[in-house]
Amino acid sequence: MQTILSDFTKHLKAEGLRLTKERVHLLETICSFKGHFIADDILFAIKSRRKSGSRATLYRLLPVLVKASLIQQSLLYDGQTKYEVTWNKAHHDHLICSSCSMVIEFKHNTIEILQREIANKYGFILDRHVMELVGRCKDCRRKNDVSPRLC
Amino acid sequence: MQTILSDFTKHLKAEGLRLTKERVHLLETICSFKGHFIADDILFAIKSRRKSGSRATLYRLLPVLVKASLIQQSLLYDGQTKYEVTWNKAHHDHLICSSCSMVIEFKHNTIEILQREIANKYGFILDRHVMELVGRCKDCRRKNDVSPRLC
DNA sequence: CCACTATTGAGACGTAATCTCAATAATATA
DNA sequence: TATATTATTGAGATTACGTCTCAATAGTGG
Repeated sequence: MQTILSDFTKHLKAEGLRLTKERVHLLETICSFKGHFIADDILFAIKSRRKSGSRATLYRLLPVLVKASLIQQSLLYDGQTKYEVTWNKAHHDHLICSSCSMVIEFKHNTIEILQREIANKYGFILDRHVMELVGRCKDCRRKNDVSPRLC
Repeated sequence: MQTILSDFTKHLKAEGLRLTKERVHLLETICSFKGHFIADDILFAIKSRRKSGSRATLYRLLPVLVKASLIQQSLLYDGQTKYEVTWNKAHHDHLICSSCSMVIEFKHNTIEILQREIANKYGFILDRHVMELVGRCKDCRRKNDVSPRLC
């Protein structure tokens, strides 16, 4: 059976990296999150579970996990680098309300195909992409359309 | 005639912000750049043109200009927040080589239309988007495909 | 089990960006 | 135009995020 850990192990070997307790522990912690998280969420979680755990090790691991396609980065427009687990999950992109920060996940096959075509046209092989649509949701538009009160 | 300054003025008024000398000066400086630039490029430019100019003011202005769609942010995958002027320019997205950092600008009308459709489907009105395709260019792939030397 | 080498962790460090607050400038109103 | 009101500015302190260093430690292949 294929687990995130077995895929991780495979990737480490392929890259000549070692499977250490700390890396496994970090991966487990990361997998416990639902949805988006930031580096500090992980740091806080590992420090509360047991004494040890260092920022350096975490920051060294994150790009490895991204490269292994176990997690992905997203912007979500509030300045902090956010991540989410993507292993065994359907790929999706984000639609974000610039007013209330609501995030909607969506997938669009045609766009995915077109993106690959574009890359190929320029001689690239596409590894990944970031696509984030920013707009205003129905509720926030309604709120703003209310005429200003006179008092 | 419509200038970037007149659009800027309009936007400021609409947002209840004031048209100040410093803001105009910053905008002029920003307009003098070709292609991508970072916050520090602007800071350096305004400090060399005249004595004054503060980081705080610049960083306060940048999100205003983004919101007014006069500039846009891009990631371009090297850790620093990059900007480019988008006023009166054909919109484009980026294709980036993860190995040599080459950037190709492209535009794809179908994708633009689909993006707007997606937003509408979820009740959003689309203001802007970020789409960056990351892959490996032909040259970098070739370099890596060379068999490793034995010594 | 040994030798070799990658990894870890604590904290120093670097850098981008934000915050503070008194002085100043822009706008609305009389 | 003068005045009142309020946003803006700027210098520097401060924060926040991420990277680096290096000695101690832990994996790994033989």
